[in-house]
Amino acid sequence: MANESTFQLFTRSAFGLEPGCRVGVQFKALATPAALTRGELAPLDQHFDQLVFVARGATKLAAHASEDREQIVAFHFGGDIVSIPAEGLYSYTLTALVDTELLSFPAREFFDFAATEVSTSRALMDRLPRALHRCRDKAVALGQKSALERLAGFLLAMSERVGVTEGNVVILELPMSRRDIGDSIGLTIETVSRQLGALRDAGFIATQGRSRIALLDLEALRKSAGFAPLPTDISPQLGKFDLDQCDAVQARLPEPETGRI
Amino acid sequence: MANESTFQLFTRSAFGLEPGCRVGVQFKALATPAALTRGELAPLDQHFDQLVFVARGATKLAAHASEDREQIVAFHFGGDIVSIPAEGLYSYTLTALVDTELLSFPAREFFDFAATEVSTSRALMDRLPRALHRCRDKAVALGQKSALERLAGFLLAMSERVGVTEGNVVILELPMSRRDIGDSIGLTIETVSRQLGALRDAGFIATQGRSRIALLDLEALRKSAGFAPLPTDISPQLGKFDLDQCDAVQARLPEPETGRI
DNA sequence: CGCTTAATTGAGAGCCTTCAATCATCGTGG
DNA sequence: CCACGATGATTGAAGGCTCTCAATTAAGCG
Repeated sequence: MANESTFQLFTRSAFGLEPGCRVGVQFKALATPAALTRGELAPLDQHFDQLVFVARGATKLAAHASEDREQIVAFHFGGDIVSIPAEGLYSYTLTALVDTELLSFPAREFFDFAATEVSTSRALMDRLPRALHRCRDKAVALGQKSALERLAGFLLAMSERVGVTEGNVVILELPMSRRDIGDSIGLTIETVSRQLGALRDAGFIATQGRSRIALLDLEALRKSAGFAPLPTDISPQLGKFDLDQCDAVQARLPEPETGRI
Repeated sequence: MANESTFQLFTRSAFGLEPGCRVGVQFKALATPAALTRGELAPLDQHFDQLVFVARGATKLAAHASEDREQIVAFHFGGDIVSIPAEGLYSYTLTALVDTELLSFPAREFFDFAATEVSTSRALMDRLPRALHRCRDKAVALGQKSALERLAGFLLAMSERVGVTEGNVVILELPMSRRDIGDSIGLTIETVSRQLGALRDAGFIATQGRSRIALLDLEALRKSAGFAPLPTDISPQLGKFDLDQCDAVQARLPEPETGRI
């Protein structure tokens, strides 16, 4: 049964737990599974915070600033845990970019159980700050960077998440539209398109169809993104997945690794 | 001794712990106290994530995007816990806005200990998501809002933090400069000044000297900030302090409460 | 193959920034 | 207590970057 395997993905890949253990059983009682098709909204209760585990697929978390302004706050892929606030200043929606399976939890009860177990607590204390730091990086981009810098940063961040390295280049198969990209980095679709053209004209990327982009020169993209040169000393690389890992503008750019642990 | 009282503030107000308890003792061994004067940088080791408890005073956490671009990611006041990332895409600095006392911890070890105690785990699972959600609200403002909206949102957020209600108006005694405000909401000091003038001309605020601002019409400011009208149903108000509570653009605007628990 | 939707491209407008000068504030020293 | 100087804030004018509006082109699907 799909729900069963989804739940096992959750306990094991997210927390390294056996599904049958105590908190595993407690979590299972809280979990609401959902299978979404491309474009579908996750059913959320706006009255309280929620935690959503994305088992398979890809999603966007969007805040609605007004009728016609939305800010995509993070993209998520399989293995991510999303923290979704209750309706506050803005209302948030989680939308599937492709067919997606997920598990929803009410945050309060989830944390109540999680706090009783050292391993889950510790795992959350890894993921939550990481999500926060990614959100900060995004805020820096939105607050300080030009259109070109944001787009280059976005592409580099995506290369970390969904990039496939083929020889010297990284191939991206983006599940999101230009509008989604624009809503994520605070630009209009036209500006996204123009800056994409600029990067293409510069020879840094190549495009193919609507969703395939090849990154031809990562170092040039790093410069375009306005990132300082790589730090001289080797900072420890934590390869693990994270809450909201994909906060759009974020790229560590180590030697391109295969990825996911 | 100052350090002793600072530490008690930490254990008690942040976590509701007695200083002598097991984790209390463990935390104490990790803690590095510091007393900063206005303008001084907190001594931070950029090689690993840190957690800083602001016991007294006010600080700004800034990311340095380049030589002359910095984004203030959050302001903090007494009782706040700040999560500071190791150097990644950007380097971060924590600066005292006024004379400030704080306690620094290496994040990893702190979390290792915290995870072993249910109450501290649970407290962090309140604070961390809250900080994340505030950062998201900030990202929305930076990505989608106009200068006027951002400034109005900033003032409303500050009213929640340092506002003193006097009859119908809220008085702000801002500890940060115009530059800090601009760096926080992604504008230049000139634009901040101009929009402040616009709000003054509209009669929504009044200014006095460099740092005192009176909010004369909260509802008008809410409109100026581009916030939707208050939600119809009463969502539960959690009055507790939070990690990075002051993520600049954020305002819940309940009945103006005296504040701090 | 044709249609619908998404993406690209162009021209003009608007908002914020940049550059520059003036003014105000506040701390300091007389 | 006041005058002064330094720093911060305000105000003005010009320019640039991104948005808006519009038209065209391309992509993907039936």
